[in-house]
Amino acid sequence: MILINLDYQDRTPIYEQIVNTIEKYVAVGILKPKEQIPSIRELATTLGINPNTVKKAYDILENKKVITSFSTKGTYISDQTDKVLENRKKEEIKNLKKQIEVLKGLGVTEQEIIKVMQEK
Amino acid sequence: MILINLDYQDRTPIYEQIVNTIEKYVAVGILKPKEQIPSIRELATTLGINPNTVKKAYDILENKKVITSFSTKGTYISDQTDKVLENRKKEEIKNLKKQIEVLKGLGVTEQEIIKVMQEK
DNA sequence: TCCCTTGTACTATCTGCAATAGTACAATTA
DNA sequence: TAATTGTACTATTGCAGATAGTACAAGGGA
Repeated sequence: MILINLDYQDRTPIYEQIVNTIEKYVAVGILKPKEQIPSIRELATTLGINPNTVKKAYDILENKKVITSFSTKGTYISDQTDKVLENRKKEEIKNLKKQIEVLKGLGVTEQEIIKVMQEK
Repeated sequence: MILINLDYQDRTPIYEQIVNTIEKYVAVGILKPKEQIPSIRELATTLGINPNTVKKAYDILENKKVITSFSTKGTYISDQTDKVLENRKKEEIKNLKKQIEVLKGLGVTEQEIIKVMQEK
């Protein structure tokens, strides 16, 4: 059973939150290759949203090769998820670098940044 | 002359991009206390957008005590901007934390993150 | 005095995107 | 046979951002 937490305060659209969550779960290993995930209708019911919204999320995930859908069979995590993860990591690390540049631009030192990072 | 670069690909609304840019300029010192900034109509024309959008941005900035507006006189950077810088830093550090959470969610270790940070 | 610019304050409208609603079809499975 | 699956539409709703237009009061300069 997948646990997806929707944040309606977030500006990120629901379908994108679903994409992010599933990608994340694949990354951490909560969802494993070839594993079946809920049907569009089922997940929609669980989340209390419209099936079309889930469909949109699944379409994007399929496009990213994170999942594969089979008519009448259901939807499954891809058997090859390594490269997908690598790309995603690279993207996010790029974002991290951007954010660090912003902070340095504001005069925040590297030590401060590291400190922030470790205090969690 | 303020240089504000609008990114229409960004999901961030225009008025918010204006707020962020001016806050940043104040933080870095490009805009100094008591300095006059463009009138609503002027900035709107420069950016090729609607005056109401600029007004919205200015309202938010005034609310944050970054600027002060005087009827018939114009709009000026506040005389007290130290706190502005502090608030801005806090905001950006919050963003950093978010980004770090994203990376940890993808299974990137703390060491890796620190390494990325120092190699720049 | 007259004209221009300033901020302010409305209302109305447009636009694009997210999300919903509803229906339908073919194929598989229990 | 009945239920479930993904797929594929169209139509509609809802909302926030952005635009358009108008109006007013007040100050400054010529």
